[in-house]
Amino acid sequence: MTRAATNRRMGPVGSANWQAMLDAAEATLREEGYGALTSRRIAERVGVKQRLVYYYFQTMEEVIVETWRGCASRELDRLHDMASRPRPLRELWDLCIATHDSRLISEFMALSNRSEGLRAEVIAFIEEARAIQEEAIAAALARTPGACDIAPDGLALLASSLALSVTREAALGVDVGHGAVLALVEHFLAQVEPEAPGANAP
Amino acid sequence: MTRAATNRRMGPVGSANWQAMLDAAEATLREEGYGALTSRRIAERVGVKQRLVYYYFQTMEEVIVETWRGCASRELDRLHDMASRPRPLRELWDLCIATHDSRLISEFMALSNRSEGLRAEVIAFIEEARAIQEEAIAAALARTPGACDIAPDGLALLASSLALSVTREAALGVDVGHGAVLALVEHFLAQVEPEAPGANAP
DNA sequence: GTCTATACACCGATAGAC
DNA sequence: GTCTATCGGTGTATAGAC
Repeated sequence: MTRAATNRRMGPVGSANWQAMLDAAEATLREEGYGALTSRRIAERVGVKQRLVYYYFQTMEEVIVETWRGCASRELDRLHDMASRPRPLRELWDLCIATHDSRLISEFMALSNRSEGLRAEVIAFIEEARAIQEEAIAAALARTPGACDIAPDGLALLASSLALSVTREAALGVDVGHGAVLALVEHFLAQVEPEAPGANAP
Repeated sequence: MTRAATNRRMGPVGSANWQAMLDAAEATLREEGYGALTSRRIAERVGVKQRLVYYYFQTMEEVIVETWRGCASRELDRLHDMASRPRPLRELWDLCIATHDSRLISEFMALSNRSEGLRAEVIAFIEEARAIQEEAIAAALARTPGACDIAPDGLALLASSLALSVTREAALGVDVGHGAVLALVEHFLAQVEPEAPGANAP
């Protein structure tokens, strides 16, 4: 977490260049894959020389972890925001199905196989995200008793898993079973979050 | 599909060395990630010189696609095998939950973002695998009417999605919701494939 | 803060000998 | 079939000047 390993002189965390480099890293990851995520590429995108990347970051590993942190905290903010709206489950589902950049996610997944630091951050994110969803689901189910007999944590996993697979496959161009699954989710949402918020029997 | 692009002299497809190189590629991918999947690494594992890799394969892309093909056809064989057993749904589920090497899969997923050739093969595999599962599910549901009102293709997607997420998260060390979801699957399987095969009301 | 310059390793792919 | 040798390029990371 803290920074100390090299004797090298280091630039300030959070500065404009620091952030620009993380943005460049994210774009590279999204557009070119993790094989192309190099200090030279980042410098090129930002418009500076390669050396500067190592002024702001100790290693490429640090770049990767910080890039993930940026994406993850952005996503957690969105999740919190959606969870506080009138029909949180629908909002959360729409968020997951719409915002999931499945390419980017799969790059991070592969990276996390090899980076201990990233793996720890990914685990923390999953648990935090899942907790937000679980809480929203539990509240919604309490409002409509008997709607579903699956435990909220299972339902959260189910939804996350489906959203990930559906977006991933859609990006590939596969859609076997998507209609049926989306209809199923729609059916559940209609039951547990009917049109007029609060009115469970319209 | 056919081979022609370089003037270089090429070795026979399917020979012992050819296969050994694909095995080495798979092992590298699994153990070190796609960043380490290089011709030199493969040669080292097989115990030959780097040049020989380019005698058997035109490009690294070809190595990647062939490696995938090997894994995919192995998996399809297993799926076919399971689908022909007494309780196919349980066998298929157990296969997916046990055999899924989530690390390897995530490497291939990331690779497929950048390789057109691999992407096409991945799509073909998903569709073929899903068809096997769908057929088995449809047959099982026909045997136990009223057990489930989700369409077989949706159920196949649901199961694939869950198996992937559960194995992936388990590999990371996360298990939120896994108990609930596994219980749900177990409940469904008990209903649709009771202990004594063929006896639907024990 | 940003640069030039540089060490050193590894990459894909090829030519051509044996 | 398998090898030595090699090209041109890219990678991480550092030293030290301005």
